[in-house]
Amino acid sequence: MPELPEVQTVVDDLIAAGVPGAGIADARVFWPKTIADPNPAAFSRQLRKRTITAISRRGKYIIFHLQPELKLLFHLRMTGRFVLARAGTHRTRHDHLIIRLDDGRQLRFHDTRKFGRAYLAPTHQTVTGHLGPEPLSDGFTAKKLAARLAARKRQLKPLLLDQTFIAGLGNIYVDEALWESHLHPLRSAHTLTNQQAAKLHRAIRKVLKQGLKNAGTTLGSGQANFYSLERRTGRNHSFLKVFRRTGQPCPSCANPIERLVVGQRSTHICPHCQPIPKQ
DNA sequence: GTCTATGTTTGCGG
DNA sequence: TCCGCAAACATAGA
Repeated sequence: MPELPEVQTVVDDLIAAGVPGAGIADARVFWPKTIADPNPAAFSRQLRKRTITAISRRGKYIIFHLQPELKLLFHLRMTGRFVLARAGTHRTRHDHLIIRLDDGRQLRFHDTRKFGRAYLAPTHQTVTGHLGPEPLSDGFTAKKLAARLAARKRQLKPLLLDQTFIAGLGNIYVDEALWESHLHPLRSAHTLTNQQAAKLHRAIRKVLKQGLKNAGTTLGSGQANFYSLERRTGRNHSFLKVFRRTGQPCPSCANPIERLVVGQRSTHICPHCQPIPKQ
């Protein structure tokens, strides 16, 4: 289930497949709730005869830039993915939206759990305006993170998962970043020293860049796993230090990794490297 | 068959 | 502001 590195991988693969430059012949919606805005009929009508000029990402959103000017956005949520199909290929189970391109290919949005959403908007900010800073942007400095952390009393883990605080992190990369920076997920954000905030800043960028380099994290082989375009799998699984490694030795100190639940989310830590915060 | 967990997000009540 | 819970769904594994 895609976080920033996985979403960026999908964007990169769509670009590599030559989707930008293609015109849209038509769009057909098979599961109405997949279209968040506008209604499915208006969605299909507005997409027709536009050209995809570029594809980019903001947080976990994929942005298709269209001409005449319009933005098409997708959020993959848990199981959303894209498939490119030749004309005439029969629609498979869980293909909820088919965009026919004028080069004969079809861009299909496939989503087993049906949580993924598509949006049309005049500007991408209409949809992404609530998001916090991009962790890999130049503007996201250690100083800025320290200031944002100092203003919040929440537990670190739920705060880092909050897309309005910082965009793009999910369960995997938050656990990895906290392990990397030796911070406990229950630690209250405002108790971090500037040095610890700087360490967290470095860790966040490190784990995201590593995920990106490895084309994302694919954990198993079932429907619920991350696949990029054409079911391409990521290679980051073997680089994870704590996520879903309960009972296995910590790569740093060899103590067994523990699993706990924080903010209703499964969480993985090394109890030795990430000591419990003092109350 | 049954129960639980799942990498996301939103909305509600307190 | 913050927290816990439920819901949106389908599937895999125990």
